[in-house]
Amino acid sequence: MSVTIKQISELCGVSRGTVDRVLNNRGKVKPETEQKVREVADRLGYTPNMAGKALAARKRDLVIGVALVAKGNAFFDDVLSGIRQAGRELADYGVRVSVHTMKGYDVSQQCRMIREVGRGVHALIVNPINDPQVAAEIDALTESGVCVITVNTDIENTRRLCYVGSDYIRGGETAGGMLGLLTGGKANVGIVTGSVKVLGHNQRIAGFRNVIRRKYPGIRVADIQETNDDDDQAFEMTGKMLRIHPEIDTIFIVAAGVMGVCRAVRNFRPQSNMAIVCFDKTPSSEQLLRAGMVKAIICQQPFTQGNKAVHLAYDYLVSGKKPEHDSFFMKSEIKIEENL
Amino acid sequence: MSVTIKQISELCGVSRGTVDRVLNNRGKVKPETEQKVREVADRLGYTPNMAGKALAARKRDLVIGVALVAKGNAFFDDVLSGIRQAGRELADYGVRVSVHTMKGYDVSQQCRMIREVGRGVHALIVNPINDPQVAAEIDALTESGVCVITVNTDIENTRRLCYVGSDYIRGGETAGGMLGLLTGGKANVGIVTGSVKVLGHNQRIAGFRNVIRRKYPGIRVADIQETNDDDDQAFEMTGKMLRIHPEIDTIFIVAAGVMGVCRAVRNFRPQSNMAIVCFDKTPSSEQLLRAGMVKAIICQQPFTQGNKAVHLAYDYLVSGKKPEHDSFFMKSEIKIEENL
DNA sequence: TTGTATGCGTTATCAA
DNA sequence: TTGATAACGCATACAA
Repeated sequence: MSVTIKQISELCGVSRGTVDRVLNNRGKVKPETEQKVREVADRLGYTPNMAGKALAARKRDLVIGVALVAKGNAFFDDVLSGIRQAGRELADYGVRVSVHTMKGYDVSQQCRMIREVGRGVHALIVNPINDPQVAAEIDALTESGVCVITVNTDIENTRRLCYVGSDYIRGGETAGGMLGLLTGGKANVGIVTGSVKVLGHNQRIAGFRNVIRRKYPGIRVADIQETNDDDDQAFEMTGKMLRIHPEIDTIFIVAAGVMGVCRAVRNFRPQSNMAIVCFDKTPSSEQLLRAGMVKAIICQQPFTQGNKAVHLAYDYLVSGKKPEHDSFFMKSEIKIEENL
Repeated sequence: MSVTIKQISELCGVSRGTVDRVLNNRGKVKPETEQKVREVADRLGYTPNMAGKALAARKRDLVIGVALVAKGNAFFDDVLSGIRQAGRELADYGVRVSVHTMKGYDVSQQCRMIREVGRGVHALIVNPINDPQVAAEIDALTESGVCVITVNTDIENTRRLCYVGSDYIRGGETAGGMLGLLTGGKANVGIVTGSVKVLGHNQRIAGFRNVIRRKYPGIRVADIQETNDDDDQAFEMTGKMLRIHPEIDTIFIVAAGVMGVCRAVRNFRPQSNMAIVCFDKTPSSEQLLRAGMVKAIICQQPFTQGNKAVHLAYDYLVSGKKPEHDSFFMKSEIKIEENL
């Protein structure tokens, strides 16, 4: 059986209250008493019991807030499922999870949301726009004692507790490796990205280039186009690309707009059997995979992202445990029709 | 805030003890009292608090036993990691996990192990040989109040609580889909299986055949050989197969013996770039993937298998919660060098 | 600076 | 058949 505060208090000849004050650094303990308590606790290898902590935490009414840019983006449905499930898992352990979502990547709107959700919450989970204003908002929250965890996308130069989400470079490498296998190492690739201003998209392209440079010298990148994650733009830009580059026989879709790209391919290369690889399972990408248009989807464990972020927040709030890593990277999962 | 036994007892004008007796079917309650308590509990939507249960469970010293045929089989290293991690996760919640392993698929030896580990344990996790004697042993244990969960491989016609493990048909389909993509749908496949007597191996082959019949008519199965999961036999049988069937350009490895197969390929087809797909990440399969010999490994979440089995046992012991499903199937994960 | 008492929700024991 | 009480481990308000 493991060691309890009560045992320590008895061995030291002090009360449980005193042991608690020492082990939780609440002060107001005579140095020599503290010394003694610490020594005994270390010697017995004391670790606090989570069930006891959880039960006691109920009286504090802890709240974990979630503020996600997620509306109108099917990818986040699974992230939210993971968050909600974690809320259910932890409901009995002294915390409540309060979920808020918004639409569109607008800096001042996100700042407002962080401020509003952050008030009256002990931890905040957010997918931040990588912007100094947002960073300032996060630091202000941290300053006021609210712990902040970033999910899906990270932000630089802040005091957020940790990041939980995709390893974008790894994802790009996986896409590159998969396209290498699909094409036998000979291909002319058209890359369709979301925006050259989004770090994650660029990292995916960098990872992709790494792999084809090292392993598949027979693969050439013929062109890169931007879609701004919009299906109509994706249709237009892909069409243009295919007209200009008749040699393109392979498409690497870095971000959203998958349906638009595939419509363009169907229009301008009706008989071809192009190798197309994209990211993230959504109803539309799934349908295109089943139709044989898309050959593989690279996924990033959206459910796990959400679930893990909440659990890390919980551990920090209830046990004071800092996460073991600064960043928790999800696996790059390869989905084909058979293992969808 | 959620409903507690105390609240129910106050509303009913009885003691908490009585409410506990009703809700946990301990008997010794007057029918009309029981009636009333149940009615109130239902109306308020009572759900027991897990943290409270966990704390109280400490006094019972619950033990979850694990009896795995795992020695000398690298695949089970990750399963055991998942089990041990679950043990650590649950250590604070009133259960202990006791792990035992053995080597070799011998029925009477496994029966003995189940009997021995089963004594003095409240739940047992086991990867059973699909044999009537083992089934009898499992049912005897169930009869004596020990709940049994099968992991990795299931057994028919028993009263085990549930199964956690691979969906072998799905795994075979994934391998088929992957080989279809790798070969462009034209290939002569040599299948190297473990044993035609092992259900899981046959199911993988069935899944594989399903997919190539439906989606890849250009893929032919040239031959099937057995290795008994032994590298030396794998080397020998693969060599024989390659000599007899010079048209083979693709190999589907169903079970262990991956290293033996690849040695044979290197020997008898030194210059070829065969498409080889196998199952389960082990140090040797991983090395062969990195060397470019193996093109893809199909995995079955070994860590999650072990972890989940323990958690299901815990939920059953502490909360009396029967699992939601009869079988929990793992995902078929496709691993290539880039997302290993 | 330290100790005591109480509560978190559930369960086991003992007395009535 | 029922109720009262203590215990599980931790946290905290309050008393000393």
